[in-house]
Amino acid sequence: MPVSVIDSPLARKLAVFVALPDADLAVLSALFVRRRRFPKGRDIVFEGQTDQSANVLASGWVCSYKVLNSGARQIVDFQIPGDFLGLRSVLFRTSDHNIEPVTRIEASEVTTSDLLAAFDTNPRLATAVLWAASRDEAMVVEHLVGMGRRNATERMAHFRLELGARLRLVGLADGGGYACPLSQYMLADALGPSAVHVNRVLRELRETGLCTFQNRRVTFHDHAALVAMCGFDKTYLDHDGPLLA
Amino acid sequence: MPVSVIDSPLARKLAVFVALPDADLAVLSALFVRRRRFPKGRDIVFEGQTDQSANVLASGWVCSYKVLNSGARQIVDFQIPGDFLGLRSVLFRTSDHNIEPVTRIEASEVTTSDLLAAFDTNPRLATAVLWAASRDEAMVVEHLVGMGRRNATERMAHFRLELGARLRLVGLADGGGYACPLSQYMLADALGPSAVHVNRVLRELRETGLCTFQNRRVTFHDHAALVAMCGFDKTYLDHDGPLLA
DNA sequence: CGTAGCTTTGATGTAGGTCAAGAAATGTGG
DNA sequence: CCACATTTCTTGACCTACATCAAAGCTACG
Repeated sequence: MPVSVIDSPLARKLAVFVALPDADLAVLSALFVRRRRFPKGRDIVFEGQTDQSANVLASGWVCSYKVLNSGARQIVDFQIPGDFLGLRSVLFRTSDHNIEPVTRIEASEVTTSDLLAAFDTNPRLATAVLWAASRDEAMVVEHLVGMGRRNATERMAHFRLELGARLRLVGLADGGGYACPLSQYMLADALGPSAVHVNRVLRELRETGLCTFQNRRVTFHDHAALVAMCGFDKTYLDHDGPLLA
Repeated sequence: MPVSVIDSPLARKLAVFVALPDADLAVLSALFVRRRRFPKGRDIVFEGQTDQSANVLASGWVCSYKVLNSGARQIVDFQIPGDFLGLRSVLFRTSDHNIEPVTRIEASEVTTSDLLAAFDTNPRLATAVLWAASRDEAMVVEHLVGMGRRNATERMAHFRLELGARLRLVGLADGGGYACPLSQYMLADALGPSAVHVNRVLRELRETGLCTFQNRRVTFHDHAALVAMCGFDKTYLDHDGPLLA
């Protein structure tokens, strides 16, 4: 088996939750055959669209968002390598959100029927994917809690820590920081405040020496203080090791 | 087959999405044997708890919430008859939220293994339950969007319309309104504003003749105007008829 | 029939929004 | 590799939606 399969971002992420034997990993890699590239900025899924195959992101970042009739947009979540795109919408007739590549991306497609067939033969894979879906939902819940009960600074801190933890799982960050392609406008659309206020929040975090964002790179200068300030608890992201041995 | 089975809130709700033959309905009713009552106000699930069987609510209302270390609490969603409790947490080692009965409730338990076994024999049931889970997530997403991009009045309007639509699906509301056991404190914990501000929002809705909340009953006086005011689109709740024939 | 939890209202404070405008970075074609 | 266009960042001045504090009237139920 090629190293690249075992070492794909998806496999890495799932392995944290379910110990997957090589046979399962082989099935997993065979699932995602058709790999496509998409340019930055042009939506690849629209709200109301009705195709619905699932995709896994291989490289780059995307965001999932909704637009109100007022024109305001809310980014629900960002997806990074190893994340599913539109997994939740698979059972729906239509997608309930838009998906926009934040950077140039590569994504691998899998049809719903292939996925369900793989679940039949490799039940452990089904468990792993369902776990991934539950984790996605847990992230949305945590985001909702932040919108309701944290101020803009705490939300920013929490957001950066969460992304850092997620990127580490797929090998795209170390403890010190990570490359982050998001503009302040995108942060604003995701976290609620205006872009102007995002800027003020970033300055505050910089001036208090907690973390900086320069040259498209997030750097943690006092990780522990940041965690304490926003009450970040990463349990919902990795559950501290494989649940199924 | 007893009428009560086909007419249970869960069966009613699922039927909107997937046409379930009597055989599936029979399996469904056989799943939920152990029915228990719980008093209002005392939590039945705690964040961090590790049992995780799934439950379906038979009567009454509950809320799912998280508490920050600051002490603030955010209600993520309310569950009404026919809704699953903690379905998402089934795959997790621990529950990531608390569940509190808003009224006295009755709930039926199903073990994870029984549920998965039923899916093997009745795949259509699995589809229906996965749909229910996706719908739950879509509601959380819509809640998140509202927190980020709607003001307090629009959120209240949207919340009431959503609950009205959900209650209609299980036969607990007509077009004119519904019985609602929530205090203004609970509305505040769910929608974000302070309880004092919730009161002012309610007054505004009353004085503009859109809808009222008296004697624990929500009444719509101008449903169309309310829908227009908050941009409510119920697609994510019922998808206008069964997806699978 | 008291008391604890709800609801309602006024007065005042603040986080974050909006508007405006210049500086820096980034991308693009020649 | 430069000139120009476009996006992104930064900061100041001012404003609004909502928070907080305080207090009085409900209402429900043990």
